[in-house]
Amino acid sequence: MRHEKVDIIFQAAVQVFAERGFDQAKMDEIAQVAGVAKGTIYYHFKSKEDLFSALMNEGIENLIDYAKRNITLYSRPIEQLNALIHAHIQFFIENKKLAKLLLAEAFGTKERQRQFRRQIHEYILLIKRILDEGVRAGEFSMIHPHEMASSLFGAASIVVLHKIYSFEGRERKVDLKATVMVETIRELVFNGILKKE
Amino acid sequence: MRHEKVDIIFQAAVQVFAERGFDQAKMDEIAQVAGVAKGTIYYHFKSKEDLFSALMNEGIENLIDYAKRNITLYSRPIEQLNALIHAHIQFFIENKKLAKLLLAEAFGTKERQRQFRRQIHEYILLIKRILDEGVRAGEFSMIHPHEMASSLFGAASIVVLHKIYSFEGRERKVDLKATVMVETIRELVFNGILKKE
Amino acid sequence: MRHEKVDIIFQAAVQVFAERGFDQAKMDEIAQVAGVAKGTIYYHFKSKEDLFSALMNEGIENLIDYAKRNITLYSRPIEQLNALIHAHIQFFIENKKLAKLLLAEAFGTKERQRQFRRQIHEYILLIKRILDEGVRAGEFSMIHPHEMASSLFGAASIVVLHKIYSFEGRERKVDLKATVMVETIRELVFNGILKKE
Amino acid sequence: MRHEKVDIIFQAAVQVFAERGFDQAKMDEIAQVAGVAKGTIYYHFKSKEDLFSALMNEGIENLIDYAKRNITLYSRPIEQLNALIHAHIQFFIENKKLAKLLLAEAFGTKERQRQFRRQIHEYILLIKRILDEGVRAGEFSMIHPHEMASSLFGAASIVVLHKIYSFEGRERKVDLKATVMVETIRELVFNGILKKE
DNA sequence: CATGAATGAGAATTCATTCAT
DNA sequence: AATGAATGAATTCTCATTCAT
Repeated sequence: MRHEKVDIIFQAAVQVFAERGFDQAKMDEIAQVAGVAKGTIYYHFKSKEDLFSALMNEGIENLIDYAKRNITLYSRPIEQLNALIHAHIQFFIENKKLAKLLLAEAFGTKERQRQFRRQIHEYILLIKRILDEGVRAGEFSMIHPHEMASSLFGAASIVVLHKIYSFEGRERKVDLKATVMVETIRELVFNGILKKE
Repeated sequence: MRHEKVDIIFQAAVQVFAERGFDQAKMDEIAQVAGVAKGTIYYHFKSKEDLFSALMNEGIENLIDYAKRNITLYSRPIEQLNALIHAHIQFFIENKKLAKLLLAEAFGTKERQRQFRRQIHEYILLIKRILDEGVRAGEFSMIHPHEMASSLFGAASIVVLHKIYSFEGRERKVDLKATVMVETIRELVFNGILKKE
Repeated sequence: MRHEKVDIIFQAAVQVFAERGFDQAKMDEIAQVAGVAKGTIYYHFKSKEDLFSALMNEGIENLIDYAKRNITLYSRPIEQLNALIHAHIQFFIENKKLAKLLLAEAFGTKERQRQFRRQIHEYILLIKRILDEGVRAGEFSMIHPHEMASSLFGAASIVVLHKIYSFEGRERKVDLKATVMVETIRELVFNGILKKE
Repeated sequence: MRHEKVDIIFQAAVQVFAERGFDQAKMDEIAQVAGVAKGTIYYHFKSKEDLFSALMNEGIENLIDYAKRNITLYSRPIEQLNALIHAHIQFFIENKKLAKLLLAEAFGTKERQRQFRRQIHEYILLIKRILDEGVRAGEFSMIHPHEMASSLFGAASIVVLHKIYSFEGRERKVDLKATVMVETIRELVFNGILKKE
């Protein structure tokens, strides 16, 4: 069981980082939101970078775990990909703040950002493995599996992000539903958009 | 004709902002790269935000113009979408720095970021209009055109970004080719990945 | 008998203070080196200042005691001064860390530093008393005994310090020998440097 | 001609550093004493260390220059040493603050402190060269010229420092006279303290 | 006696912006 | 038009000290 204060700080940090981005997030605000003294954060985390990295690592790991857990329920690649699409979108909806951070902070040349990309790359490889397996099993067909994997990641991620932001600022907190987006990605992936007669 | 110095500053600013991101970019460095005094930047631009916004607006407008120019060469939606996919990927490859900024700075709650998203939204609507037209013309078929449009935007954007970063740090400057990525997105969009017997 | 923990803390404190100086020494490091919890130090010492003062007081007292012990073995002032020179240099060599602290922390306007200077002054008076006695006994001759005493203190202290630092950083721990330095100070004090024909 | 503000900052820095020592000196106070904004100091100096080093380098160089200027007025080693003793003491009296800093900050393992010691070492070599020359010319006689040189440096430095501090805190600003101290060091160096019949 | 998590008052440093020249 | 020295508000991080267990 992690120390109680660490959890409180984590919660506050996710919120503030997601609201402001890494650079605009102030340790003062995180401390205030967490209801602890600033020094307490530094007692548990070496630096702002350290806190942020811990946060993101845990977030991406959760995403990967969640995806894996859903994939392993099925054996056929087509079902696995189906499950992954749903898991991905569901996770982004349930972790809107992390989703924002993931895309907003994945670019740049800082070591921490390289580390995120390494983890995201790992996730994309997870997708690619399903695609490869599907090709081997004669279920899928594609010219460039690796590019296809990152395209899927992009499609499923941006469709949620775009929706999150288009609903932002609305008075009533809208309860984002996965259905429409899951349908769209599945249709795209399994069918394409060309009309079949 | 824009003032000569303004162009020099623009060039320097794109480079520095792309390398560092908005917050980590220093006006000092931009001035140094541009070879002008810091005061000169402030003579031409009200503030850092102002410079950055001018930059991004121009960038996104260029993207939209480029896409439109390519689309209007064709009349059938399927050809138009084909052209857009190529234009999008080609533009991102030729404007790597802008591409990074586009995704890295599109998220956040600052007014400037809202402005970017508005422009990106406009671009996505451009895609959606092609999709709608295709549906109307009986060429395309899809349940949620708007979500499909943002998915396409995401797929085509992230596949390039992911490739840019995976080649980063390599010894030899790799000359990114559009072909593989264009093929992938077209295959995804027009065919899906299911094997047809 | 002093409490065991107090001794452990003392040892650690000498080391850390000597390595870093008062301001740069961290209570955390002292605790770590001592292998006790930080709170334990505060259980035994009121404050960092308190710990440091206790340390230095004991150190200077040891120096004075050691000098006195050596002096009282002799009755003639010339022999006593001889003994003091050797004792001083020997003590500094054997207590390099204290020697550094003594000179580095003797200056400044803090109360603790005034206290050190008072003790050093006492030590210099010890020297002066030997000189006065020598003059009275017709063995020594000098115009300003007090200034001569502090000069001797300076000569004997700096010659050792300078040697300690010139050997610092060397690969092999050099075993500093007192002989050369004792010879030098005795020659200076009893003979001066002018060549006698 | 150095920039005016730099000089003002230098003056303020000497004062504050001498009063408080490196670690206790606050950039805030230096800025306030100098009557400039804190940022102005950082516009001219990279860091607190940088400012301090610039200060000390200049100080030690002044000492060395002053000594050299006085030495070169004479040709015989005995006269040169005579001149150096007077110059050293005179300089320390006229630059009390620098004198304090010199001894208080010469010890420690920081790079800056190593740099000071390197410069002080150079000064001691200046003394040694006079001693060597004197030996060669048949005027001086000593077993260990290098140790003798650092002993002289110590004697002449500490006698002044000790006097400075013994007068500190007095109501009336005492005007320290060099005579007594110069006499003492000369007597020590040229004669020793043994009574000649 | 001993502990170590928590604190919060500072301190160094940064950097967008201004403005006199 | 252009400059660059000067500014000071803002921010990260440090660390001696406290205190509940």
